[in-house]
Amino acid sequence: MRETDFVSGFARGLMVIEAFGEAQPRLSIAEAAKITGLDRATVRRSLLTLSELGYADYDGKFFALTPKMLRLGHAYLSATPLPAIVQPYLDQLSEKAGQSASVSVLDGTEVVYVARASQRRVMSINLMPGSRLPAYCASMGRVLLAALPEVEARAILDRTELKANTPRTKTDPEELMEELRRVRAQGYAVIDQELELGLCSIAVPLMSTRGQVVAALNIGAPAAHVAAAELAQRYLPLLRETQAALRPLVQ
Amino acid sequence: MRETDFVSGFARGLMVIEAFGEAQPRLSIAEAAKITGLDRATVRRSLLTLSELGYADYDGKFFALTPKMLRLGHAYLSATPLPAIVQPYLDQLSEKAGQSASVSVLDGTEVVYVARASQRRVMSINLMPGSRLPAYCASMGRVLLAALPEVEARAILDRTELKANTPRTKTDPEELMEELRRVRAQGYAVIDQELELGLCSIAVPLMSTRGQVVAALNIGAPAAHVAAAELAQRYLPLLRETQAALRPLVQ
DNA sequence: TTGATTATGTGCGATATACGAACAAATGTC
DNA sequence: GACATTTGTTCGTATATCGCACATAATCAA
Repeated sequence: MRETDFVSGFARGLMVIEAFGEAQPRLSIAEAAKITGLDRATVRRSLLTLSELGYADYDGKFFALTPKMLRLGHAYLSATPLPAIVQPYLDQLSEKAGQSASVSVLDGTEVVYVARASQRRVMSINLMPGSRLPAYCASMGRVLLAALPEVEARAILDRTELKANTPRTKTDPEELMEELRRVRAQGYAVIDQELELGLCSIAVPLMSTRGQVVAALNIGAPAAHVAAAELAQRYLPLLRETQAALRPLVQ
Repeated sequence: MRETDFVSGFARGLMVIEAFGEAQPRLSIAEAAKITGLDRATVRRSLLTLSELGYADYDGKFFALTPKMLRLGHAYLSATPLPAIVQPYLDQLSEKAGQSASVSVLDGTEVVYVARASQRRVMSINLMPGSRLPAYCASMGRVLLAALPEVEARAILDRTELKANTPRTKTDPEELMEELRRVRAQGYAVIDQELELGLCSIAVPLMSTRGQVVAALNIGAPAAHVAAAELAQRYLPLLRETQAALRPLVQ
């Protein structure tokens, strides 16, 4: 790609959108400039553009994103066949298991939920399509990392902030790489309260007809309800069944 | 706002993103140019920019959005306190009612789901945060339109394509305005299979402490399970309860 | 109030981008 | 295979945008 095939004004605008988030629901021009590292004048133009187009509200001081912003993510969700294909299977799986079931894909160091069928909420965090979790400590993340060539998985771990969310969280890169090998060999990953105390989950990869891993499928359960050691025995047959049913439908 | 405070390259890029959708999951440069009405050279630069930034994949012929695109919608969802606040109440409501419950806001002529607790799927369409339905034939849409000044509600109806999704869909603007008055007076809206045959729903407004309507809350049920006429009797108390509980928490 | 500090708005020269057209490549048609 | 059509790419130039420097406005502490 040539230098001139890149619209930097567009790229800068996208950076400005991503500056908003949980900690920054409302941003002034100067704050957004600080977060993005862009010039204030540039950020101001981007924010005014967003406001003019209805993607943001402006009260003269602060900017806040509007629901119109969801059109952009929705453009992906509705354009991608995967969520629609897996949803009915997810609903069925969730009902049979009596637990929440989800499908996610990898984006950088994080897993992104693209579909979910939830039972009673067990986590403090509310997961929905678009939600993100660090890959290294999530069952679907382990499965997706295990599907990559080792060097790539290692590269992702190296640029992840490996923090211990709970006393059980594995944070040593070597130990994690070893775990990925185990996951690759056995074809599934089990997480025992590494993300949040009281929460276990088990995940398997979803493969395309050509055998490529395109996503991960999991079941999450409260640790009080199901011991991590029992997860495989209890849910692996259901997961395998769903995995097999989806295989010819993906890609 | 001055002319020069608008970054047209950014605005054009956003148009290109929105060109993707259910019917257009993969776009060539020429297709995207046709949909957006922009010059092919311009669209090409935007798409290559998206691809360079990892928001799109490019196989040399077609572009497709990547999961990274969900970061943009997620910037809104995580930046807005509403979804997180309402979710636990929604879960509770959904469980008590044994039906799906949702919260949405208005964006132009459509309602946008910002939170949802789903039970067994009853609709052909899969709703999730970010999903959109035409306001005129959805229960939450009726409630949100009823909360607007009549001229504004009328203006929205006038620029909506009022199509009959089912034989029961109300499509006459006058009749709809009359219905909005009824909704405003009674404080809730009931939809009887106007969006999809076999599906009924009932919605109430969610008000801020200052009495402003900021969102709508609904319960959807299969018509076979609950007759539309029974909806209010059966679910209105639960909805009112949730509405009251949320009122001090919103805004 | 004052003055210090921080945030926002604006004019301008340098640079980047859009447009239309021309060209090249691919695709479809007869 | 030749022709017509569509699509992708490149180029020159008019126009738009960037980032800087400065001007103005808001905020706050003493």
